[in-house]
Amino acid sequence: MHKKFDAAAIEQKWQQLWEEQKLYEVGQRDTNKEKEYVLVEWPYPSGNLHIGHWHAFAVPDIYVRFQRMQGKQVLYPMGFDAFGLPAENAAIKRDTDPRTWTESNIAHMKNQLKSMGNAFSWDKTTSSTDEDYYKWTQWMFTQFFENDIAFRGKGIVNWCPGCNTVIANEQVLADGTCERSGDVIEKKEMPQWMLRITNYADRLVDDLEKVDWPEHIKEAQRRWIGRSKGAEIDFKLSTGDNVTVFTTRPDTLFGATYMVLAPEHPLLEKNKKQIQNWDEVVRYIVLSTQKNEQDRLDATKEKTGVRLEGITATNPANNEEIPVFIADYVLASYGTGAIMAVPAHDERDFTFAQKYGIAIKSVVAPQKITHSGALLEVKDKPGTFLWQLRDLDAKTNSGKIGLFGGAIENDEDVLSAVVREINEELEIDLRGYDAVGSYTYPSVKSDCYISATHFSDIQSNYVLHEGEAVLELTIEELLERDNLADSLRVLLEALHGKKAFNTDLGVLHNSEEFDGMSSEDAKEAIVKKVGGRMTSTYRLRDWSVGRQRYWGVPIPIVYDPEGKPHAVPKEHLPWTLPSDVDFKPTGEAPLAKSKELKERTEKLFGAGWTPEVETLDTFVDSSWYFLRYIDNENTDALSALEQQKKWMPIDIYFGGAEHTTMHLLYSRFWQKALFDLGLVVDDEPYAKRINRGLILGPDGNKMSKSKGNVIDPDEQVSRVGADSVKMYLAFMGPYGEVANYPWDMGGIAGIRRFLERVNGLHEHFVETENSEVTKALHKTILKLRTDIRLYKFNTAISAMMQFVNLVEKQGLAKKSYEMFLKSLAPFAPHLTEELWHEAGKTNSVHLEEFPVADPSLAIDDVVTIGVQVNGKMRGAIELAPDVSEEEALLAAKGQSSIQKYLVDKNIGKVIYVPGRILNIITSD
RNA sequence: GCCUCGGUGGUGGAAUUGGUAUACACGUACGACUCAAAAUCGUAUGCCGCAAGGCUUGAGGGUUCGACUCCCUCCCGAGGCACCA
Repeated sequence: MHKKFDAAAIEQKWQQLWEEQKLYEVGQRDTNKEKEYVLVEWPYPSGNLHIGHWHAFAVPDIYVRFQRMQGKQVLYPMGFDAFGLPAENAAIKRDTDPRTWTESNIAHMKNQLKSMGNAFSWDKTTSSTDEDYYKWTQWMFTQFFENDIAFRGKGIVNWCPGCNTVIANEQVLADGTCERSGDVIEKKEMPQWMLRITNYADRLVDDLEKVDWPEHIKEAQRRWIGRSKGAEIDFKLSTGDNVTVFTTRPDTLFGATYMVLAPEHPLLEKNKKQIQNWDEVVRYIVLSTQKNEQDRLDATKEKTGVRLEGITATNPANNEEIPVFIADYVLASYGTGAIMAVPAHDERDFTFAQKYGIAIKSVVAPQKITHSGALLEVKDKPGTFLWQLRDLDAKTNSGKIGLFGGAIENDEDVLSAVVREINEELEIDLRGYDAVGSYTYPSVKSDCYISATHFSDIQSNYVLHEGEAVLELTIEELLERDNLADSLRVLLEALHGKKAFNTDLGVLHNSEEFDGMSSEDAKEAIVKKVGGRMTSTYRLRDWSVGRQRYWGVPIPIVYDPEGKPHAVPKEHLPWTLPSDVDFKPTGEAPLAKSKELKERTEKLFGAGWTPEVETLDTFVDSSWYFLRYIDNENTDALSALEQQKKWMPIDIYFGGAEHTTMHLLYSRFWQKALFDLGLVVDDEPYAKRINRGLILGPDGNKMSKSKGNVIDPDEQVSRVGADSVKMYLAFMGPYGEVANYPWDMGGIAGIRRFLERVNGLHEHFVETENSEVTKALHKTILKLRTDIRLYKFNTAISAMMQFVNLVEKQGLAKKSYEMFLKSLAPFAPHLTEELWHEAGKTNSVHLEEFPVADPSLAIDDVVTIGVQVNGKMRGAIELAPDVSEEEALLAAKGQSSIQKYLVDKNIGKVIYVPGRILNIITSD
């Protein structure tokens, strides 16, 4: 038995040598090589590496090393996103300053990162807190300011009482709490530095087409931006004012029977003399602004509102006079803060109209009702049935479910004709089937369609045919039955006025000259008639970037004595963060207390000038770090265009799912803004993105100190070594899926065991190896090459395990051993380097070319294929992959296990897929 | 409610993209070595059955010679959005 390898000794030795040899420094771009820019999210220097960092950095390193061994020049940089609240809070707790705390953390974490043994491009590192980094953050901000991308806005902002600062919309979680501190966010009105991300909304949506990202990330960004295409339409008030509304359904304009303004709408104050119930209106406005802070998120609350007495609006489509309300279900911050309400075709408008007795006027008839259902007879109208049909493709017997059968009003002849027709088509008797509930008609072969519009006057009891039983039920009783198909329930509710609105597109009626037109066509036609404008509106809000905290990039703005903001000119950048500040959070910006900052401002700009005292959101810092990496020593530009041309775009960006609608959206916006200013070469930074999942504790829960299930990577490394930790994380599952994997102590032991066996492979050397071994090696190499490119490191590792299992039994030649070491090198860089040298090599294994498989050696000369009889697996035969059908059939017949299924049978048809399957179909 | 993914042994997960389902690893059981334990090695391990054989990829149906894979309906889970007009 060979000696166990000493992971700690090997790893330390090689890490040191690699660093001395500058093995992983990239230096200047070498255009003889293809480039590969691999990006991972730079960490916040919180003090200690956790297992998530390993998952984030060590696993992609496999891909990085593979690409290097393919001869590519790979940039794999690492840096620190070091501004932010935790440093400030820690500094307060320890009575030190954030810079000291941050820098000592960076020093410590750099060592921990180096213990991973990754091929990081340390010569390209940067940190957001370096002055030569944030100088450029500030300069870009001044460029944005001068080009009206950054502006001093005002409005309602999110105030986090825990962080004592304003935060952006993206940083507020769905439950209304802060993503960082967990505190409940308060709404405050205060002036804010904003970035006009909303100007880029269309491009942020449309350019998603250009990038190779998983659909779920794209979709999350689209939904976050929330583009709605619709129209703006002007309504005239009786006071003479115009109110513009936004609607996505201009086709329903003839059904707009009232109008609603948001309680914050500016026209209210302007028209208060004409509003006869002004006191009541004011009370409602006050109430709703208070309510907004707590109940805005509650979608289920009852709708409230107040009618504006004395004011009416005119529906521009038919010139009808309609009432005007204020209601807090209309948000001031979305669209135009005013809506046309169409109760017949919108759920919210419908419930509001019912409550306040407003007319409900249908203008769009549904074309089809897409529900599954049942057979029901209408009591007062014998022979009148509701039934369900499926709209199926006659050929494939699959397709859309749809088309509701209609009631035939008391006309025996028509009814029986239709039923007959249907029965013939369906080849079943509809009446024979148990009634309410869904039923799949197996032999449907045609598409049937009967309009459902006859239903409007059904107000009756129903006769339910349930097997043999015939029951008479009221609508209420029917709706209570739990075997009623959901879709039929919806229809019945609509028929009985329980829910008499319909939001589907359809065909117009009650709409004068547009009657009979489809919703799609009517949208533009009606907008044109009333002089409206087709437009889009967005959910996305401008990005608020000012923070009332200390440890961040000072906003490089100074105010003249009139209070007008000016950008700090380039020659005064970096506009340094003053140190003479008590930064304990009070809600007031700490920089306001800096004497030095104040004096600096007056000295440079003149008496009466004052500095901006807010700092930038740290998401600003991380919006461009990948540009700095590639040109990290440039003193003339944030990142030279010629360097960008050599390295951008980022070929693959590995990161966490939590950044989907924050960092990933912000940095795309930032890139586009820079692109418009000619500062970058492309307007999308990330060609490809992979979100990874989470590593859970051994108990399957999210790791947390309170649960006591935290895995400390340093501890694991000292137990089994860095190679084992890295490989285990890669082995848990495919990397490119947002799946969460529990840490398994047994699992990591299995990986270490595998490496131990690799370490002992020299005991299995043979002069001439079995051809099966050679073949297995080449097949393994082929699989590694495809799997690594698809980030399927788990199956790549399993292929190598299978190879080791085989050669332990059969032995391998030294040449194959060396090829295998090279194949394993990206996964276990330390051990393979050690074994490589033990095998007598003097260069680094990591400078070797990744093995290339010889396809002719990877082909099997004998394969085992399955043999089926009538589609059932009955045995297997071994034969050459290219034998003829006749030979294969002969071999199959020769096997007794298969023979017995063929006794007394004629062979009708044989399906033979060489190398795959033989299927024998008997003809009797 | 809407959108996007998923659902395969006791567990993490494989499956050449329609062709022998459960690779690899963990776990478990038994055995070997050991005074003993750990470690290591060997054998077995989807389920039912003594066996022959039968069943099995969330449930049901369809297409196909053949379905984890494609189509339809339903159920369950994760993530995102949600009074967004």
